[in-house]
Amino acid sequence: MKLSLRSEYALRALLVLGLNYGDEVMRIQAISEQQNIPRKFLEQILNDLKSLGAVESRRGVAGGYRLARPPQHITLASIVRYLEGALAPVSCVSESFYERCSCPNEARCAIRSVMKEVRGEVVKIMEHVTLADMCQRSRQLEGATTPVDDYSI
Amino acid sequence: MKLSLRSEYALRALLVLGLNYGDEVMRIQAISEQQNIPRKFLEQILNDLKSLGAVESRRGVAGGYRLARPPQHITLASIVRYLEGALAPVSCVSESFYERCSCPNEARCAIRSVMKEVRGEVVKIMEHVTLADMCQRSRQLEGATTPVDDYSI
DNA sequence: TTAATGCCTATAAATTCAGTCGGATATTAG
DNA sequence: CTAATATCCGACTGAATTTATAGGCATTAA
Repeated sequence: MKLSLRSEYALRALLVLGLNYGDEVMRIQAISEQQNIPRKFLEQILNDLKSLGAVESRRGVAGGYRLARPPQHITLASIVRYLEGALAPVSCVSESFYERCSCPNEARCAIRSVMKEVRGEVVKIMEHVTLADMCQRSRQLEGATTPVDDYSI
Repeated sequence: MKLSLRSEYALRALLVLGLNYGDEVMRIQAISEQQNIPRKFLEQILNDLKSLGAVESRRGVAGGYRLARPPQHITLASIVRYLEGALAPVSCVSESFYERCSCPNEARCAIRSVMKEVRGEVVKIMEHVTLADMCQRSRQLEGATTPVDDYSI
C-alpha cells in the first residue's frame, strides 16, 4: 500500500517548486540539499516529471526547474498516477489501470467490492487536493508557532 | 499503492474459508483449484496466516485448513497489516509501522498532512470490514440474478 | 570561451516478488 | 505396522523493481 521513495521525492520536490512558484527557476542542487534527496536521483525524477507536463526546465548556467502549470492545476492524483500507476489497491478495481485478476468470478468478488470503496476514498482525496492546497497547508504549518500534528482540509 | 499478489491470494483463500466456516477443514488443493492460486504458493501463504492466528490446520489424511476464529472477529485491516505492513501510503504517517522519513521537517510536512487523511480513510474501511462482512457481500453477489457492479456497506 | 547546469544512457547493488522443489512430519485408513 | 495423504518448512531461483551512481553530452549565460 506504500508509495515508492521515488514518488515521495517527487512530491517533495514539487511542493518546493510550488512554494517557489513564479518566473524564476530553481536548481536541482538546491532542491536536493533542502530536501535531502540524492541529487542524481532527483535529476532523473524531475526530468521524468517533465514528460508529465508538471514541470519545465531551463538548461545552462542559470538553468533549473519550475512548475509548468499553476499549482492549483496540478492534482495529487495526476502525479501519483503518473509515477505509481493505479491508486487502487488491486488493479481489477482500477479505473485508469484496470487489469483482470485471476479470481473465478470478478463481477461477484467480495474483495473487489471492498477494494472499490477504498479506491473511491483515495481517489476522492487525491483528485481533490492540488499542489496549491498542499502549498497552503505547508505555509499554515510553517506559520504555526506550536507543533501541530493534525488538521482538516 | 497496490497490494501484492500474495495478499490477494491470501484474501481470496480466507474468503473461501469464511464461506465454509464450520468444524470441517478444507484442503489446500481445493482452495487452490477453486481460486486459481498456485498450490505450493498457497501452501506458504496459509501456513503464514497461521502465525497471524487467522487460520488453523489439521495435518495428515483428513487434513486441511479452517478459520481459527469466527469470521466477524477477523478484520481486513489485521490481515493486510500482517501481510503488507503499513496501510498508510508513506510510513511516516503510519501508526503501526511508523518510520521517520528524510524530509527536513516532518511535523510540518504538507505531504504528510494529506497522506494522513488518506491513511485515515483506508484504515476506517479496513478496520471496520470483517471477513464476515465480506462473506455476506459474497453471498449477496452470488445470489444476485443480474450482474451487479456497485453497492454500499 | 568557459563554467554552470540540465540531459541522457549505462550500470549495478539490494530488495522484493512470485513462485518452485524436495523432503520432514503428522494423521488416518487398512 | 505400514502406506497413503496431507500439511510443514526451509532453501532456492529467476525476474522484476527500486534506488541509486557514474560519466559524458548539450545548452546557455556571462
